[in-house]
Parts: sequence; structure tokens; C-alpha cells
Amino acid sequence: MEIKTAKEKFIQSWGNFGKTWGINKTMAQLHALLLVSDEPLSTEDAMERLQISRGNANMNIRALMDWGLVSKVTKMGDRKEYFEAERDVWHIARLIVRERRKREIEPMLAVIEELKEVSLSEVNREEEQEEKERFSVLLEDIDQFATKADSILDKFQRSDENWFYRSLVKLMK
Amino acid sequence: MEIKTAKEKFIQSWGNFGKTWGINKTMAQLHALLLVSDEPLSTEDAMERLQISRGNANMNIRALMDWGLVSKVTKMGDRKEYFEAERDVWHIARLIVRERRKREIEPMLAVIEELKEVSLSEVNREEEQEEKERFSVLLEDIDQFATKADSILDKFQRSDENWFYRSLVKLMK
DNA sequence: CTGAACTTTCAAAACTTTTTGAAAGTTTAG
DNA sequence: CTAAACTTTCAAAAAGTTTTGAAAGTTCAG
Repeated sequence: MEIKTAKEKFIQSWGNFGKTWGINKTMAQLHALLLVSDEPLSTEDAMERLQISRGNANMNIRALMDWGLVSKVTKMGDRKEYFEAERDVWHIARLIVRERRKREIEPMLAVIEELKEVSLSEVNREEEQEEKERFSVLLEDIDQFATKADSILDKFQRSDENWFYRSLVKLMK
Repeated sequence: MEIKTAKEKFIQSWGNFGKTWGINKTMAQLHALLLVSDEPLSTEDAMERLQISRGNANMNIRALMDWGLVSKVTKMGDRKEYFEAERDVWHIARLIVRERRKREIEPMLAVIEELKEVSLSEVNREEEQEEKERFSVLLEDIDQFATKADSILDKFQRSDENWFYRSLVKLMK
């Protein structure tokens, strides 16, 4: 296999992989493209390589910058904007964890906390007692688990690579 | 807030939450509905509570059973099938991790391994040397990270609740 | 067997998300 | 300032996903 073919395959796979994780396919493909490029690329370069429209390229590159995965590079004597991807896999993972916690875990925790409060309020009718109790236990269990998972991810996100690898060794014992 | 309203809200939130994680909204809502039901429900019950069609209810209940999150219950003297959800949050988490590893992480790892092999093949032309080297390093880094993350998840999936909580304490030190 | 009770399937419709591309906006060289 | 070079926006179109519901399939009591 040619290296060009291999990179192509990498870009396609990264796109599909991203899609299952709730990330727009083009966004993931752009990320992959920038990861395998030896030079920063312009919007035009990306449009041509991925066969996508200007609007699509522009929007998704912005999104990648919002996530912190891609940064703008300027070349002297050139008005075009060029982009390059963060290549440190460890750093990439932390940025992704940060975004996903923000978007997915924290809103869910907020809802659970809210509903827990409701469940604690007085029981009005006798027959509700047991139902309410069961619901409360469920919410409490989910809350406990999610809070713990969230705090691990928080720790991960703030830690350095060594912490991760040291932790791994501990856990695998 | 009424308990009925609270459960309603739980079902809606679980649905939206699931959606961002690449799980069909109805599937997540059905799961939530069964989680908060004190009795097993029939397909008809689910159709009525969630206002969905028979086909939709049927397909997504099947999917939940494939994931192992829901099981069939039969009542004597009744030909209908009833369904109930696994309520142990820990167990639920393990089942979800198992499915997602299978569907998302493992296929990605397979692609990376395949591309790594390609990258190791002889360099044909002089100018390709550096490009190939850079690509190889990237693939190697991703592979290392993903393999480690996958093995933590594998361990998690096979472990019991106590392992998880003990590990947490260790990690948070 | 037969037919009622139930479950499954799947093509078409509804809905959601993504993409396009042209127009508007911004920046800068001259 | 002006106009060329570039970036951003967003309504409409395309693509993708989910849902519907009716027909086909299955099971089982009588």
C-alpha cells in the first residue's frame, strides 16, 4: 500500500469513528487530514483534499479550533489562514474528554441532582411511598456512579501523561 | 413536582443523553421507562407511554435485549411478552462499556494496526522517508494510547463493583 | 387444523442533520 | 479610499436516520 493510500484510509476511518462518538464526520476527517499533513493546510487545501464545500470546511475547522484541537498558523506575505493539528495524542485525548464531559456528562448530572431533590420532598399519599422510594434509590445509584466517573475524567483531564501511565500500572495489578 | 412528572423528565433526559452518545433516542427512552417502572411492561404499554408505533417499540426493545440491558418476562396465563430493565447501575455501566468497546474502539484499533504494518514496509523513494516516519510515529502513538485505554475498559468490564471503588480511591490519592 | 393473539419486518414517510454555494462581511495592499 | 483576497454566514437542498403502519410471520388455545 502506498503511503498516500494509507493516509486516505486513516482519514476515512477517523471520520467514521468520530461519527459513532457523536462528532460530525467532516470534522473528524478534517482533524485526521491535518494530523497526517506534514505542513499546515489552508481551507482551500482541505476543500480539495476532502472534496467538500467552502462553508463546510470553514465551519468544521472553526469547530476544531473551539475544541482546541487545531490552531491557526499564518505565513509571512500570505493573507490565507493555514491550520495545523495538535499532534500529541495524550493532549488530544484530554481535550476530547474535556469537551465531552462539558457537553454530555455534566448536563446529565444536573438533571439527576434536580430530580433527586424532588424525590426527597414529602410523600403525599400512602401508596406513593414505595414508588418514590424505588425511584430515589435509582437516582441515588446513578448519581453516585456518574459522579465518580466524572471525577475520574476530571482528574484525567487535568493530569499529565505520567499520571495516566502510572495509574495504569496500579490498576492492572 | 409530582413523581409522575419527575419520571417523565427522567425519560426525556435519558433519551437526549443517549442521543449524544450515539444511541437511538427511542432506545434510550425505552430503557429509562423500564428503569422507572415498578412492573415489567408490555410492548403496548411502552407504545402508549412513549407515544410510539409498534414497529419502533419492538425494534428498540430488541436492541436493548441485544445489549443485555433488558430481559423478557412472561406472565402465567398471558401470551404477551413483558420486559424489565436491569436495575444495577454498575452492571448497566459494564454492559454499555462492553458494547461500545466492541462497536467503536476495537474496529478503530484494527484499522490502526493494519496501517501500522503498511507503514513499516520498505521505503521506496528517498523523499518518502521522512513523511513515512512521521506517519508511523503518529500511528504508533495512537495505537499505544488506544490500546491502554482499551485495556482499562476491558478490566473495568470484567471487574466487580468493589474493584472500581477501590481503584477510585487509589487514583484519587 | 383454525383463527385469534401476538410479534416481526420493511418500504415509504417524516424528521433530523449535514452540506452546499452564493451573498455578505472583513481585512489589507496599494 | 478601493478593490482584490480572503472568511463567514445561512437559507435551501441533499443526505442520512428514525419512525410508521400495514402486511407477513409465528405461536398456541381450543
